[in-house]
Amino acid sequence: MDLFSSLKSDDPEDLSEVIRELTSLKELLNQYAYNYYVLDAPTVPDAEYDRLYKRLELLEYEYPQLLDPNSPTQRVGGAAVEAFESHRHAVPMLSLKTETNSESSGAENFDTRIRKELGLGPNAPLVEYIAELKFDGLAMNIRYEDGKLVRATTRGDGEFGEDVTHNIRTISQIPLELKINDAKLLTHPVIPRVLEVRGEVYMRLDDFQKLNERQRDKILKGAKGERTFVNPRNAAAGAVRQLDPRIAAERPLSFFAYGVGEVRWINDEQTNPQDLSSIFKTHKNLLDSLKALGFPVDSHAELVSGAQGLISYHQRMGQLRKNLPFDIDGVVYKLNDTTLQQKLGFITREPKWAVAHKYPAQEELTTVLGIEVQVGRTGKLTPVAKLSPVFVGGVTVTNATLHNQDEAQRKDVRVGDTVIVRRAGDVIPEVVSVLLDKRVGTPEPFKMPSNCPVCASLAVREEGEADFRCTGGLYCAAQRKQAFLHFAQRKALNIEDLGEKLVDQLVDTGTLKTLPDMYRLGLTSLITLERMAEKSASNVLASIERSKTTTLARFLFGLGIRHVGETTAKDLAKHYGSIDAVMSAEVEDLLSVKDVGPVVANSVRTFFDQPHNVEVVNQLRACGVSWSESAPNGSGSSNLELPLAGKTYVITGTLSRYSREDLKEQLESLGAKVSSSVSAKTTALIAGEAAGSKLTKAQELGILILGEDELEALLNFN
DNA sequence: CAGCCTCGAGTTCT
DNA sequence: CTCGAGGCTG
Repeated sequence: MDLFSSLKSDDPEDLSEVIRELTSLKELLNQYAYNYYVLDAPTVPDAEYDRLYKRLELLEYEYPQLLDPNSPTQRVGGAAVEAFESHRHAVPMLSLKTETNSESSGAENFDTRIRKELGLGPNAPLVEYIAELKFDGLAMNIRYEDGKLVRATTRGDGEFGEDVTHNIRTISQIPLELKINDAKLLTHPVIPRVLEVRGEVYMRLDDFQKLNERQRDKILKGAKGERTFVNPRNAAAGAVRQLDPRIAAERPLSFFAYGVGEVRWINDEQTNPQDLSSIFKTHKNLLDSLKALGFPVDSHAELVSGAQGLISYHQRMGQLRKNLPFDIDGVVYKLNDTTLQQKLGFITREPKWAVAHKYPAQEELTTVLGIEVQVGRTGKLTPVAKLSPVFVGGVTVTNATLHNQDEAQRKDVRVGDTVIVRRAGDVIPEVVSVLLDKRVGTPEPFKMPSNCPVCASLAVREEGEADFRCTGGLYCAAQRKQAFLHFAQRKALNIEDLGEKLVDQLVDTGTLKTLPDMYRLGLTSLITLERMAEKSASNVLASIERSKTTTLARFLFGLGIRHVGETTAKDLAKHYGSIDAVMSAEVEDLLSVKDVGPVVANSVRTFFDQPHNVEVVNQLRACGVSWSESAPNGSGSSNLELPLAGKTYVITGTLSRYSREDLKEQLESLGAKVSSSVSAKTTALIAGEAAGSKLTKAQELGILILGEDELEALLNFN
């Protein structure tokens, strides 16, 4: 069985299943270890022991609430860590059924089930729910008797938990004594005889970061037994399970209350502990009461109606997720009316009136199958970790860049390692860290090869540079391929239909050697290739033909001169007006171009000092590549009278009514500058759907943010 | 010379 | 989108 893929995806909250597996793993491992260490008579191969051990570690990582201090993984030098006192919950701490179905169906399933259970027909009114965030921390039961905190217990297996009162007392957000802050919010405006508050202990992201910085400092200073934490949840779990409350106190934890266990508001009441309807009419009442008694209640909890309300909440919080100061792994839907809750009751250990609707995990464990080295257009060698496929952040990830040798060595990723993978920012997978204690044996540390893996030319690292580069230049097939793809890309000559697969074949067969070869391609040479019949071949030729009419800026960019990107190419084109002027410009002259310094100037001059590059330009022109050349515009600025002159815009997110390129052109034609990063100089940020870090930054800097409607007004007005 | 503002380059998956 | 580094500005 595959050790790493089966988790989570199936039924993440079916804890009983997990507990069964944990128990049997622990029993087996203890038995094997006894045979091995005590009897000196191993009964299974080491590999089998390792396999079971890894599986146990993985489960414990995924379900830290089930971590048993007596687990074989917790032994330090053979002795088990001292246990916490176990306590039976007065009212079992239930788990929630989990919907992982994306988008709307999870919410719809739940609403449909509820309506059916309640016997509501299609014409009955919408059902009222409370939707809350599902915090990624540890569930806790905190018991108050006559208003005083007497015990705090972890969820454990739902029936028995561990007494961690000494640590919970150090969390300042949790009152040691109940106080009535706002009697109006209370259904019973007195201090209850018994109240068990349930909620989540978690660590805020900023606190988590600070903690890890402190831990790193300690380790650097040589402190023994200190470690950094892989994520806030594990850090919180570690803090809660500290034996020494002084250490727990240094680990800043936070708390949100969202439910109750045993409640006896008045001394003599012996109400059914699982029927709260006599005390709280609705779940909203319950939350308000907790707030009134001094507990932090998350402000994102909302009263919503029907499936649509749930769906909208799920979507809105999904957007908000990355900007929250803490981790969530989903949202929770609860039937608001407690009488109806009571009517629905429970199925085994799950309430039928509530469900968790998860988002795809942002972090997962997987193993490194290998480390490959890729060669980029400029010859840069990039190590890439090949991963055992893992579903994270909504997609299946198989590759993650390690950027360069230093980065790969700093993270110390090695073949066979178990690593944590995250989809950082919005898209790009990243190896967060290696779980060192899961490393098997001693695999070789990663080292950059001394020769290019594609063309075997020497790979060198320039003084003071982070990157190794293949010295093969265009002799190197990898660089040649990238050069063609760069030339053909949309922002350059825009040759549609000329993709990676095609270029691969054309370069490998030797059909494409230099850029002008593209304009000498014939139908016959194309049809011989794989997956290329007459129809597609003529499409390709038509695209190539179309690309011949272009602009100087696109052409310059397409040549792929180092340090000359889209913007610099535009600047050069504008300044010189013709390709001949650019080609013959001396370094001192190039320096007078806006935003061109010594590095860029030298790069341009050196490029055109190579006779073969001049030859390429001439041949391309001879092949019919053309653009309208304009008079040089040495000084640059001239459009001061344009309406948006001097303004700088940044575009982010997905726009529904414009393509980004079109919008950029429109704005530029009005005299504005469109930049890629937000700074104090930015006039306004144009934000579409799902805007990410740029929106956050603009908000921090207090920069004007325009939606699509406001943008429209701006464009029409001018 | 430091610090800010940009640009260039590389990267992943559907 | 992010990182690193080139170029400009105070």
